[in-house]
Amino acid sequence: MTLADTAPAAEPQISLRERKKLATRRSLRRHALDLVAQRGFMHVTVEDIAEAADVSPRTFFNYFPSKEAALFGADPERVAALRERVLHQAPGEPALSALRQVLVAEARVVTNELGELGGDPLDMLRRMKIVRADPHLRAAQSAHMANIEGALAEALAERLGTDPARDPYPALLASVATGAIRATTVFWASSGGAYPLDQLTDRAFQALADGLPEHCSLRPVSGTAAPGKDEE
Amino acid sequence: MTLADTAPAAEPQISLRERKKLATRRSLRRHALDLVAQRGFMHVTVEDIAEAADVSPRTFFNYFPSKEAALFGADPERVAALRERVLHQAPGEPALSALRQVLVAEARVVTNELGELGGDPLDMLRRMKIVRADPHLRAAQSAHMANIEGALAEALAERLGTDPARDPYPALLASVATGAIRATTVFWASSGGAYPLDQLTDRAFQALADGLPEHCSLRPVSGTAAPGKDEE
DNA sequence: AGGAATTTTTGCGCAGAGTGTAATGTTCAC
DNA sequence: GTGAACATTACACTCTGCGCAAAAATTCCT
Repeated sequence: MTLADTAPAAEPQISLRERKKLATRRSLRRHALDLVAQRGFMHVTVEDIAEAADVSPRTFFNYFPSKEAALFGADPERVAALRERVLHQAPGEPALSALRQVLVAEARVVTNELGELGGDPLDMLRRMKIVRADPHLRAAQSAHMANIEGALAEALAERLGTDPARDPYPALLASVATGAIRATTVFWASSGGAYPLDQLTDRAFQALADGLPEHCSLRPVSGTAAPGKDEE
Repeated sequence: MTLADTAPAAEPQISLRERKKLATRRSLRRHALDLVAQRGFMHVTVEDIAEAADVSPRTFFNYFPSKEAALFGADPERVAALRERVLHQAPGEPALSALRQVLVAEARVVTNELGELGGDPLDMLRRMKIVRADPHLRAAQSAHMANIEGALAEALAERLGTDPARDPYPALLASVATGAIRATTVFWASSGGAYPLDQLTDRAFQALADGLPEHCSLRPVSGTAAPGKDEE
């Protein structure tokens, strides 16, 4: 029951074992998100999450290296994929432009995955909103993005053919880009998904390319774009 | 001995109690930095640091809320000061410009404080270099800067008179700025202080204002600027 | 289907981070 | 000097996170 409710239906090409693993992973994530949204990060123990997902506490750590990791994507192999894409996207164009394209695309993927995770996207966003408000978790998210930042910096240095020890530009670009992503994600979550994440990301990078002018339109067309939650 | 070697000499206006507190704080910091530079963050326990500084492990946590906090500035009241300065610096100018001025000034202060901390600035920078290389610590630094980022975002929103819930610009600016600071600091440390931190910061913000062009000169005059504190 | 091989889960123990509390020293103010 | 105020310490406790080996589940082979 605890597992079955998250397993979609049938994916015949994947073994039963794989399906179960995926199901427990999702179950853990979902219950973690749920409990933290209810009580706050500090008042939820790993034991609570494990109990809610109906597995042993030890199993939790077989899936996630830390309590925070269950809340964020914390994806291991995706970082490498990101690295590759940054290297090869739009070969002729400037690095900032390539970065923009890759990260906007990534924003779409993240949005979709969120939809897959839980039943109601609205509920999920509501939880995200609460989660992101916790200062401790904002710090944890920043820490999580430090990994991504490192990979981006590497990829950019390779793309630009410069030595990171001598040229701070790749690292600067990576840090600034992850900063933009962070701000965008937080805004997106705290707005309850009123604006599509990919468009917000695109606007942010537009602002970067324009030198962060004081009066720039960062929000996409204010239409009924998304869940219709927060109206404006 | 453990305390005496860090207490400068005489600051008569401060009570003995205050002097001792400051001395143990510095002692803890220094030994923490030292041990971590030697063995790596993971292989140093709080007990080790406390023992090296000749205090009880419990006392360590009276000074720092976490092991990481002993390595970074982790300053409590400075954030508030930063917030105020961002609010009132250069009233007429754009926010990015004010931010730049405040953070470049802050870079100078940080550089000076590092000099005050330990005996040999060269040794200190060597330690910083090692410390910053640890992935875990890079993550911790990012987490630490999340606090600053929040304060900056608040200050910027107030300065610009916009509602952070509706306008992502202040948060974006704050995230991007802290990103730039992070990249700059890391580069500065890993270069062993070859370039003055304040000038690196200034160049980074120049690049931001210029829209992060591909070929911008981020490094200051490549003279013999090296470790000799910061001459201009 | 039956049994072996593999993988996953789990229980147990352990080291380390971080906190509350109460007792013990140390400094300050009078 | 004496007591108040403050800092340090010991002790006990919870929680995170991991290594290890037994147990349970799943897959594969015949």
